Amino acid sequence: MSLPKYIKDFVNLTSQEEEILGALFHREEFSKGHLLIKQGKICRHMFFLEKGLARYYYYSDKGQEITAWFFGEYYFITALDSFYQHKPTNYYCVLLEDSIIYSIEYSNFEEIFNKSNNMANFLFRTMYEVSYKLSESIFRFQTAKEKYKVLLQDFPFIFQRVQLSCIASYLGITPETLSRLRADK
Amino acid sequence: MSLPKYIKDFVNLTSQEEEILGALFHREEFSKGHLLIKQGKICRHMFFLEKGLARYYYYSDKGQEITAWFFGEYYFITALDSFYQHKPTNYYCVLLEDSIIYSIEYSNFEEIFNKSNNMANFLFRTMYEVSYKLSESIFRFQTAKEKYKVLLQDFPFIFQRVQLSCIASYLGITPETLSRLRADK
DNA sequence: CGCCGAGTTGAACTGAATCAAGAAACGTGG
DNA sequence: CCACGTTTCTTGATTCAGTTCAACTCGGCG
Repeated sequence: MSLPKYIKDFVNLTSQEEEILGALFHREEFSKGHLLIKQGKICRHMFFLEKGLARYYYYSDKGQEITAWFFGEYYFITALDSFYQHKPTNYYCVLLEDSIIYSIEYSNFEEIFNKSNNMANFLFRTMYEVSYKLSESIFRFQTAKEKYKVLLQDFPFIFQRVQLSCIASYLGITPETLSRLRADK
Repeated sequence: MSLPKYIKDFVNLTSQEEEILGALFHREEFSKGHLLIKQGKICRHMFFLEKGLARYYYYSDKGQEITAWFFGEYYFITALDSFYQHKPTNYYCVLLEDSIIYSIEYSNFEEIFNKSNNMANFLFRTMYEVSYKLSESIFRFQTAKEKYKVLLQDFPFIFQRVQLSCIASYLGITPETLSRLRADK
């Protein structure tokens, strides 16, 4: 589903608004392995995933790769502090599959906000809700098994499409432990 | 610092916009222990903390009280999914100190979005950034000591103002472990 | 003065990490 | 299409951080 189509499922767009969307978002295909966001660089774009899968991750102080989240279809992706404050980000975002991506530059994104309350409101809700969900996925006080079960229940598609070491780094457990959990059941 | 004053530090407000703010936000004082958000109820307001401290928490499946975050001065607080989708929330939010709170009803909040791009943009940024930070405070792969140190460094005021059992439930460790960490250093 | 909740301390137990080695899956070139 | 090397996943043994449970200390307050 394309971006304008996706948005129209939630709010009515005037033809003028649709035109703005088409003009300011740039649709492109990227192949697996492409980096949307790079540590040390300023993230100047907001992305929307029409098709594909992305992994958002960073390196801990100890040099450990930690997966913050997986982004699937119809997610908006950006390194927000970098995007807004024009400063380098600490995150990476890599495509795990060949993907179709809409991207918009910072200044054009601002323009949408200024030109259409309608779309501003939609974007606000959508992106905030995503980041809210992200923040809820805090697995404090959960055992490895519990975290595993929650992920399996809420996002089963991740197990089909992502390699186990990434899932482990998302759950905050070692690949070995994840392997044992899978065997158990 | 009052809400209009706080906002004016970031964006210029027309006198008309200031009037809207004053008319739609309701300023009130509440005492320690007051519940802003209640599990099972629909959260119909967005709050802004002019002064005070709040704890946002929920109960796990195992009935364990888990602190998701502490909100200090100049934070916007709401149970977002509940606020937007008008469905009951799973969260509680309790005041840990006597507080001064601005609150706004859902429909009035929408009105701000529709009436002022300027404020919409500000609210978008502010609230998104807050929730973004929240989501970053995921302590995966960190030992108890590391988590403790991070909190101590980034939010020292919490240790002055919040009782230890709450801090432990935020860090995802038992009060006993927190006590031992404090003794260690 | 004695109660009560908050915080500390101690000892035993356990879930998950670590380290190490083996099996399976995958891809590339002959 | 098979052979080989590389990567991913599994399995096992050991170790340790943090939980649990229980007892004790401390300070505030009726």
